[in-house]
Amino acid sequence: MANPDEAGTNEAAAKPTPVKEVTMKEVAAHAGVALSSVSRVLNDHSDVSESMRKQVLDAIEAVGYEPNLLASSLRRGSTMTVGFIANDISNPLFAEIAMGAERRLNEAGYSMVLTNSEGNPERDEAMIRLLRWRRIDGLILSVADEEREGTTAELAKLSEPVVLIDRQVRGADEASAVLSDHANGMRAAIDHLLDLGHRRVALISGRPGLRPVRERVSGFKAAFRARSLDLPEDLLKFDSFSATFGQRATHELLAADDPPTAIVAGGNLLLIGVLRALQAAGRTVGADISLVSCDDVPLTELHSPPITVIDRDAVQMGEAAAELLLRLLAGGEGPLVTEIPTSLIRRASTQPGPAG
Amino acid sequence: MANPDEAGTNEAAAKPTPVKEVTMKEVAAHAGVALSSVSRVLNDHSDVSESMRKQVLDAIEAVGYEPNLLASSLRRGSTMTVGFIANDISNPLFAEIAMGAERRLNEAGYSMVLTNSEGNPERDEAMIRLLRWRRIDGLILSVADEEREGTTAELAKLSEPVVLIDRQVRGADEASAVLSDHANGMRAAIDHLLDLGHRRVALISGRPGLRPVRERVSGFKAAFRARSLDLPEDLLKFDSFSATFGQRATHELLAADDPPTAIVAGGNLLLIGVLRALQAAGRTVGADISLVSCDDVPLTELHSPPITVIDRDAVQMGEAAAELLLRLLAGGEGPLVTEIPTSLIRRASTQPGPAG
DNA sequence: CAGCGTATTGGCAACGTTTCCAGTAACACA
DNA sequence: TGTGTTACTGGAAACGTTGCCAATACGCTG
Repeated sequence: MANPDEAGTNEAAAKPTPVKEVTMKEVAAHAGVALSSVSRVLNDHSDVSESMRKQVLDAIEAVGYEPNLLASSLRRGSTMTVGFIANDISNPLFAEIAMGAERRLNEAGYSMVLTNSEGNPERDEAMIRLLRWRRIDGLILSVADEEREGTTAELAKLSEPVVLIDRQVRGADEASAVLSDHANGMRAAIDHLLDLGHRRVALISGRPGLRPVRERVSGFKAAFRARSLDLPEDLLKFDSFSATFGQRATHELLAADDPPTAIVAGGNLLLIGVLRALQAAGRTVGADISLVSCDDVPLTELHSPPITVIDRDAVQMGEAAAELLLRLLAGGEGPLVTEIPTSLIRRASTQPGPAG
Repeated sequence: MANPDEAGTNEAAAKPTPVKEVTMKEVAAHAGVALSSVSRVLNDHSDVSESMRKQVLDAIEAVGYEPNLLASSLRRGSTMTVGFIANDISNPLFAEIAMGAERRLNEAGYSMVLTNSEGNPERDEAMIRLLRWRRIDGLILSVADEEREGTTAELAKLSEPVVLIDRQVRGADEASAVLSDHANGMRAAIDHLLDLGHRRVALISGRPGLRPVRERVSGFKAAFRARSLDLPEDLLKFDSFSATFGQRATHELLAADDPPTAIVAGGNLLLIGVLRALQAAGRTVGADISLVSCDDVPLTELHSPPITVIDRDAVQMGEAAAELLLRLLAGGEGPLVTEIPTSLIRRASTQPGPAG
């Protein structure tokens, strides 16, 4: 089985593509010069005579030579490739981050290998290992679980620079990262709701194992504490960032004895679930219950009524991550950290509450 | 120089990372066996004695060896890497396609290099060339311009298998592809609108240079022709797939002498623009004007009223593309084509029209 | 005891680059 | 004429694998 070639054994044996690659050797032969001279021309090396340059370039044209970046990487020890591990590429937020990162990396001549951990820490580990074996020059990632031993172990084995996106890995304070300022964003959102007279404010979010959640909770608490109000502990729901959890949590909250008058959804997928549940329960956003979400997506702007959000620039986050990585790749000393601001966009989904 | 270990000798000389990689050679030395034996163990080759296997495995553990996939690729002639060129990763639709493809490829042991042409044909070309130089084993792409000479030329130089996503490249009927059945989807949508009594139906879309547009237009025309109705030529607007064009086109349509009673938006970004324009003009979707969009995104489901869409499974498209590519990589004979069905999801945005 | 298959192992030449080092020619200068 | 310098060029050894081929040892048969 080690030889899948056997398949085609029968006489026909139309070898698929026995075309020998055109290498620098052929170029050298055609130009009548040494291999090393071809290499020098290709790499714009120090001293190459004009005649030599022309000779070689003509030969390259003539034989149709194309560089083999694989061989080049092996020899040079640099692949000009960066890994990107996302939790969920299909989430438009991550897609924007990936886009920003790819754009910047590409400008600098790097390619990006994209993998999706699908929120599975084991896949995180496997992907880090694979990328290391592939000899990537650097890594951008948003680990699925910050506490996971295995992940940090795999990362530790990586001698290339790493930039985390919205994550802080335990014990690795020295890690470079792009962090968004969720705490202040949430603080502003809760202040806004409290100003409107809401007291029973619910928060639906993923688990506090991830930095964004911890930060948001801290902003949430800070807002209540600042006004000496009791935290509505019973209204804090943590599980996954999925639409199904958003729906379930909302359903439960609405059915409770003392339901919330405002809900904060901690992500665009959660929001979908929240809206479904509210719709199913016949509640009107804004009038019956106030709503805030995190991250501005088309839905929040175009919903009726438009939904108040804590916004941040995802593309910029990706660009910033690439930028930091490039600096590290250029020999910069880490750790480098970029903080991305958040801002509250007030819309009609937040209306005066009972005490307002 | 043959012994870079010497390097550290002189006092200062703080070489950044003079850590010599652990190679199979070290493993072999530590285990007291030949290099080739280590290779055989690692590749589960034919005959390797139990004792040898254990010896080598122990040595690998002991010296902390990690394979160098770069060297392996060079030698084997296969990188286990597939390229993916998207027009716009930040578009949730492409993001889902990319996710589907990545998942399937990963299962099969392949990694995916993602690049974004941003709708620029020149970048398409440059990316194809770069990926070719990187010796990818296969390519999945959705070219920005099907007619572009340069792109087809670059593709022709690629001897590895290619799978197109929703594209047909001129003169390359032999190309493998995943195609969605836009024509029938649009046909069903227009039939639906005509059934409701609409006659002035507008279509806002990108340029007919791309297959999805051509297919949709053909479905659109077919529906009118089937009822011997005249095509509302003045209501067909083609430009880009952007939100700004959606907004502009809608604005113009509404301001015309004989405005449409129904609008079909040819994509999720266009829809955003359409909704903005309708909102700005104070028109209520459903009551004042019927609306159909392409591709089911959270916005269409949760809008008030929910928006009728021509749906297709984007993740499935990505998976199908990967599947075809894997078949080709396994030596399958092309061209392979998978058609992805579309279906009309009727929602409250389509209401009886003037003649209904 | 010679001969021979079987099972396993070692040696070595690739894969396509880059880069160090040494060599050459031309030229100026003494 | 000899010497040194400059400006290039060629040769060959890496980079870390894989896979072919030959070599070895062993156990058995004739």
